[in-house]
Amino acid sequence: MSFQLDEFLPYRLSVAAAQISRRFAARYAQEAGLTIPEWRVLAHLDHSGAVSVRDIHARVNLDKSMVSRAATRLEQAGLLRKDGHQTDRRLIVLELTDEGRDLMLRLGRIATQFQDELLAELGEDGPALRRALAQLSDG
Amino acid sequence: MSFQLDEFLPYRLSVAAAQISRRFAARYAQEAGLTIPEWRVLAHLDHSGAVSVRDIHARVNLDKSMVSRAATRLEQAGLLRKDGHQTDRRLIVLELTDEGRDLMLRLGRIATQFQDELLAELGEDGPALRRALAQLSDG
DNA sequence: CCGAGTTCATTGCGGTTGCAACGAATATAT
DNA sequence: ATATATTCGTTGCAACCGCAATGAACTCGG
Repeated sequence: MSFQLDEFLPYRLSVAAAQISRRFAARYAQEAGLTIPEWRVLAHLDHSGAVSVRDIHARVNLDKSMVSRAATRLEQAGLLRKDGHQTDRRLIVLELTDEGRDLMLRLGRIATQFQDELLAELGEDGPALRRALAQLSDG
Repeated sequence: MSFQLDEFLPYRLSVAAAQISRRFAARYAQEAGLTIPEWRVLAHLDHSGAVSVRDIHARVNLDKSMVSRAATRLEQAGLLRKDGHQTDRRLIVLELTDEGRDLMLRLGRIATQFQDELLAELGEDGPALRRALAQLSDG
């Protein structure tokens, strides 16, 4: 018998991820026209406080260049500030503005509600999905 | 408390999918330098026989333009043939060459082995992951 | 028939992405 | 001390992607 793409885990994973990203993007499009990298930078900053580009790059699975460009766009939109680091002048410290925090408050609610809906759809497979994704990401 | 990107399902899903795609691409890179669209087209043709661009587009979650371009590249590489449909001359029938089938035989083995390794890593969460991905893709 | 509407594959285009190169700043080794 | 190596953020570039427009082929209603 020949190979079945339909049953292939990497393929299923990729399709599901694309589908969910689309559904979620449609949700927050009403509140703000953010790209996925912008959303990730914003969300990470909201919960991490002031950190450098490199820190986000490492933690959020985004290329340095994407963090840099997303930060520039978010700065122009008035959602974050860029400051020089006190002692290490190579670093740039990113921090949300009040406006950025306000937006994340609204987006956070939308995200949480969306996730609740997903978990409801998944039923009892939800926890196993979480464990599996963690395992696959580390592998 | 503020929003936690780390725990957010769409984010975890996207990170896991990217990670697994990278791991898998590294595996088959030795056999062939294929892009992901090329791999999907090849794999689908292997198991479906001769079908049209539109058919692949519908079943494999790829934009028509990507199927078209991938098919052109695979044709130049001698892995598939493009023929006109007998009665409907709008359709283009794609079909693997012998060389293409040979390659898929090797790639199919690599893919199957890779998936077996993943399932071993996942342990008893594997079936739940499958169910969850199916649910999320349809949702 | 035949003309409006639909389906099919390709192509053009703008935006996005990842990689590599760069310059500036800092760390390290001798 | 100072030359070398490393780290950091930005930028240039080429490949890639998704969407819309195109043109060719088919369908269907009258």
